Amino acid sequence: MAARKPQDQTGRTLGPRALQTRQRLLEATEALLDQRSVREIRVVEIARKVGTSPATFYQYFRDVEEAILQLVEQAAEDLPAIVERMEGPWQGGRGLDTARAISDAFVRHWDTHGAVLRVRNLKAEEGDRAFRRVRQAALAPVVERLARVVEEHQKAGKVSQEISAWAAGSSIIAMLERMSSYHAMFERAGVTRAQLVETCARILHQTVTGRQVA
Amino acid sequence: MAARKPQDQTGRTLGPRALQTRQRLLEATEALLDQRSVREIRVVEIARKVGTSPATFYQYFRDVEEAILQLVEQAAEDLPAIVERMEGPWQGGRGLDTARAISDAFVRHWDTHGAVLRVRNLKAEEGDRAFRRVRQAALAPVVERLARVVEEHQKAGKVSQEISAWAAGSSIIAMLERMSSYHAMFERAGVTRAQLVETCARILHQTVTGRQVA
DNA sequence: TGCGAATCTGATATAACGTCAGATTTTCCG
DNA sequence: CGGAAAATCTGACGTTATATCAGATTCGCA
Repeated sequence: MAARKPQDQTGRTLGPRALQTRQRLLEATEALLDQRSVREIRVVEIARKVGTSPATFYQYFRDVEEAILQLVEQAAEDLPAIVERMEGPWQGGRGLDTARAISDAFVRHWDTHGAVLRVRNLKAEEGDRAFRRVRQAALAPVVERLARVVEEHQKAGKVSQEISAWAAGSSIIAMLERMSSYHAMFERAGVTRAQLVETCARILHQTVTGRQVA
Repeated sequence: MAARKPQDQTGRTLGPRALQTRQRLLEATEALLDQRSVREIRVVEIARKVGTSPATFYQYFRDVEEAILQLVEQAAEDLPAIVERMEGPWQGGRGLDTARAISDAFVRHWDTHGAVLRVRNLKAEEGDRAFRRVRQAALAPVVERLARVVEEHQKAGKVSQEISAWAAGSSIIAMLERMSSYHAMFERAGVTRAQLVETCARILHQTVTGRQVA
């Protein structure tokens, strides 16, 4: 469980100078990802931005995807904070607050790491094993937590037995992720971020508890 | 509104031979997109697959994205069929059937055009104008139809006024799209396609009507 | 048949990839 | 402090892809 130490391509662990270079390369990659399509990311350009040569990049990463994979892992470090919010209560009006906290946390997570998460999901959908694994690792706790809430409400007869708790959890996460990545587009269409968070929170709440709040 | 006739890069409209070549290039692009990451699509390879030269490709498309954009437009031609299903009734048990039809239609649409739609959404999220436009054109009728159903149920007091009808429609579509693109992954985790469709249908139904069906 | 239009492609300049041998910088021991 | 060894970086290069254009090829039809 200890964070693996970064290595170079020949497997040697890195000293402080190397670590710094590597981190700079990662930051440059993320910055470029914010302004260019993932299809246009060039190793040369990443290197240029750091003031180093392409050969240096290849010392630390097999290719651009590997660098992005590292960024995805760094982004995943914020997630425990989101999972914590999910431990809130689900009864009555409090449940809606819990749902709002989750919805808001997702939007914020995507505001910070959107470009990187977008590539994570792309590669995962394209079937890339490594990206699937990190996506799975990041979201499974969230999905499972939601699924458990659904199951509890199913036992209490509040939610239909025809629903698969796990599929429901996944669906909600799917919705939150995509809406988070789209919310900038909505603002242009006159839907504020707050409305979006509120709407998603209510769908989430209603789905997992079966209850509607006026 | 008439389908614009395909042109080559100098604006000339195409004869039958050219049209066939162009279509072959598009098909090769789609086939390649099914097996390689979008980051790895190469014009040379598309050309090779058709048994022609890269120069021919550039006669018809500015670059790979333009070819994909054409594929996206072709894929969008199936959509009216989905929109039709949404005209079904929303009262009582019938509502759930309508929801199921929509959910199922989405999954089928993605089964057929997944690779292309994935790129459409990627480029749209990356901010590409053209891809945003076609995505918008394809999904707006669906979103608007759902939003109208939500509004009707809000007027009848069944759905909370705190929800933004348009955001709700978008959220549901977001969920359906992503779940459709993921369903293969779920099957590995023991959730069948049928369960997925049913679960999404119920979330959709409950969200737009405020009602739950046992 | 042969001409003009339509279509295709070889050749090429430009640019990125990815590797490796060797240069440069840092560390640290005597 | 001096200098060798370890760590880190990079110039140079063979390979592959992009994107363009002039000219070759193919087609329809008078």
